[in-house]
Amino acid sequence: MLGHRKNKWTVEEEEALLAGIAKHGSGKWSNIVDDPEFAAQLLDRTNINLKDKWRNMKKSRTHTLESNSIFTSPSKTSRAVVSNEPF
Amino acid sequence: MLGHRKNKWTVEEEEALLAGIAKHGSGKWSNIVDDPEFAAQLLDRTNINLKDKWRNMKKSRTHTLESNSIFTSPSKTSRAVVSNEPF
DNA sequence: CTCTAGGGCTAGGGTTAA
DNA sequence: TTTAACCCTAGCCCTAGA
Repeated sequence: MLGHRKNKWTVEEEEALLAGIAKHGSGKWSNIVDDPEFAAQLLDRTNINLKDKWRNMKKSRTHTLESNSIFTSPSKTSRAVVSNEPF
Repeated sequence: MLGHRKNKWTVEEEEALLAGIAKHGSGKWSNIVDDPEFAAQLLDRTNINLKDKWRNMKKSRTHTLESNSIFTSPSKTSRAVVSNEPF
């Protein structure tokens, strides 16, 4: 679609991204977009979109979500997937 | 400088901007300002300045430049980049 | 070839100078 | 008050390197 240049993120998309990072780890953008668990919410997003959005979320997280565990570790709660994340 | 004074656009600058859009396409602001062909006229302008000026020109073009071809096409001199213009 | 990291750039809402 | 000019920045693009 050439109509809209800027596609603002919805809360549903943001939540899917956070859940995807929690499951696969930060930096595993293609794994997240391809995961059937998040496909519905991230249908209009590319792996690059996810990377860029995460960069923005990290930049402003001190103003909004101060201490969310998701922001500091990849998978502590869900089943072990990624060994370690530099994020 | 006392604060930030406004730098009003001259007709020469406006013409250079229109020529730049005709050559590179609307949205290629950095390409236009960096183009040696327009550097002399746009020396005091940034890519953002060009974008903002074009927005203002479009807003009031019905009152001034009714049907100028420049307002409707980018041109294909450079490699296929801008497929169409939402303008 | 695909993918990510990070710098570069634009789009559009918001702000300011006059 | 209105608005051209300018600012802010989320979102998107480009591309080297893995």
